[in-house]
Amino acid sequence: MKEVLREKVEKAIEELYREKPEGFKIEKPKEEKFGDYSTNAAFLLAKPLRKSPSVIAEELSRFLAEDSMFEKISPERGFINFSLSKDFLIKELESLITEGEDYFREDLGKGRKVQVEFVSANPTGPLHLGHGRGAVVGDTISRLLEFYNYEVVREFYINDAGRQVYVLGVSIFYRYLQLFGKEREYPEIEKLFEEEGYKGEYVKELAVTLKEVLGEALLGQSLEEALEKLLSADFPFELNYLNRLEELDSVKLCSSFGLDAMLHEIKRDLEGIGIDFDVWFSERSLYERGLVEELIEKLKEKGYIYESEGAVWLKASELGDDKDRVVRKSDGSYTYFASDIAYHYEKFRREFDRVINVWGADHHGYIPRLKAVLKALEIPEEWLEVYLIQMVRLFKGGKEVKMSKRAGNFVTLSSLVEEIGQDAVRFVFLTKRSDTPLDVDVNRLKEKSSDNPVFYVQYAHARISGVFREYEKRYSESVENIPVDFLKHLWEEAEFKLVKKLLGMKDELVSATLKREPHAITYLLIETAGLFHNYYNHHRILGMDEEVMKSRLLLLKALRIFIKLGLKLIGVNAPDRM
RNA sequence: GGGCCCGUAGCUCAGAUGGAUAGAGCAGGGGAUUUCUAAUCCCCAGGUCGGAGGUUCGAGUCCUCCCGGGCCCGCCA
Repeated sequence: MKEVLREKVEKAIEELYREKPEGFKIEKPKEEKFGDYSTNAAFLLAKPLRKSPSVIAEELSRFLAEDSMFEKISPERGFINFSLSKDFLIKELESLITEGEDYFREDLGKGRKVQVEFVSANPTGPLHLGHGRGAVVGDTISRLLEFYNYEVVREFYINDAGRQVYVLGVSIFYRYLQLFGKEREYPEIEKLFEEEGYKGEYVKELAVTLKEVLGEALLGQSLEEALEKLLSADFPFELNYLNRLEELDSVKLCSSFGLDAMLHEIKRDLEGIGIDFDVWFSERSLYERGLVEELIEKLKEKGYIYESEGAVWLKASELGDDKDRVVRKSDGSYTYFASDIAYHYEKFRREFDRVINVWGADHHGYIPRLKAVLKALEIPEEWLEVYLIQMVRLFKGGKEVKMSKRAGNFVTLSSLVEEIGQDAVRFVFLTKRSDTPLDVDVNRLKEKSSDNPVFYVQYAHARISGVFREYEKRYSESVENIPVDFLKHLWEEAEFKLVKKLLGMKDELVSATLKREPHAITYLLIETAGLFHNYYNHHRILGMDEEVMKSRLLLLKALRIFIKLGLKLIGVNAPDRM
């Protein structure tokens, strides 16, 4: 809508003044008396034309008034205010109803390839609420991009190479030893576990499983037998890591088994909120293919690598970061940053036009160093977008449910899904801008009332469907068969207010997509649902004169198209009855 | 000490590249149901946009400083 207006204004300016002003705005005035849209174009023309804004506004208004799109154009103190004509609005509404959700679609992406990397949680424990929020944000960004014709790849980066995976193995092995009362016989294992081990219940459960399948096999020297037993046992998941185990050692055996088990659990948790990744990218594979070394070599050739104190450093400070960063430690092992360099170069090689990372906010310090690498590799900075997700706190009846990582108990994503359901979880994670902390009140989300925004929106959809059902029952005719021609019988102010809001949603959706602000969708939905409930409470539909009834049914149909689309874009169901 | 984010109604939060009298939901007060779903709606009240300067026709929005809160600042991931 704004684009259409912009073109008209531009054209008028060109014909009247032969000027091409840039950066003028088309906006929705807050007050109705200023019309449906307005522009500040006259202000910007005042200087080059050496005329007062109000004179320019008047001249432009007179020129544009011919257009049948407008009911009225009024210049006011330099602003130009547009009111859309009913004919125009009805014609647009007609297209909305005939085209369905495609009405809102636009070819923003032109098929360009975008990768969205999100969650990427360490496979050393179950997903918690923060991961869940990142998952929903990443998935919703993906859905929005897909809707606008981008080719999206959803990717999960598996940190299966570093020390954390080893610590997972130690933790499982330690718990396993405990089951036999033998932990004292392995002092290094015990020490490492006490200091850094994963202490959650799930580790104990894995140990119990190992005991059930293997008996004492991991205690003695019968590791080959243990591996064989595990591989031939019946698990609900594949043993990809265990199958590729190179070095036979109890901790590594435990960590490989743990990886397989945790990844399976993570996938299941994500499925529980309707998220499916296209690519599960293994960090380890970067090392196996020699990419990490290759990239460090590449950076070295460009002169950005040096050695000091036995470690290998990137001259990040020359590239916009505040200090230099270690890529290879003095003990010869690589930092997480090193594989990240390789990973992002790998993304670049895969020819994505754009790469979007959704990270936990605690990673914000990594952005400058990653951008530094891009600069060194001569990859344009805009190629990589990073969005940060702030933490989620859980409240029950006004009291915070604390989570403590050290004690190993945290609120898992799956437990929240179990409690309030997939729809509520997805919705609530989008009720705030993602870079600010979010408080989730479980009790409120279980309520079935207008206090609960999920129900409020879904109910609007169900209510419209209910009206349609009743119409079909009473008149033995489907709403689908009502000709759009009946729209011309809409006449009430309230109805046109709704229509304008609805048509404006096209701009709003585009803006939410370009700004990568998935939370905006929930606000748009709540607003639309509110307008509908309001309208519904003041206007009868069934039983009115045929013309009025059918025009209103069509209006409801248009509303339902948008609500359904909005819900689809955030991955929430649109029920026909509740 | 340095960096990032934040500070808007009692509470939770919206406010696109600066635009006209700053919005919504909850909580509080008052009302609406012979109905197509009251799982809903309407009205009222509530504000020095943390503070002070600056930029300009115009600042919640941009700049500087200060106050307050969160997160980060490792040869951890």
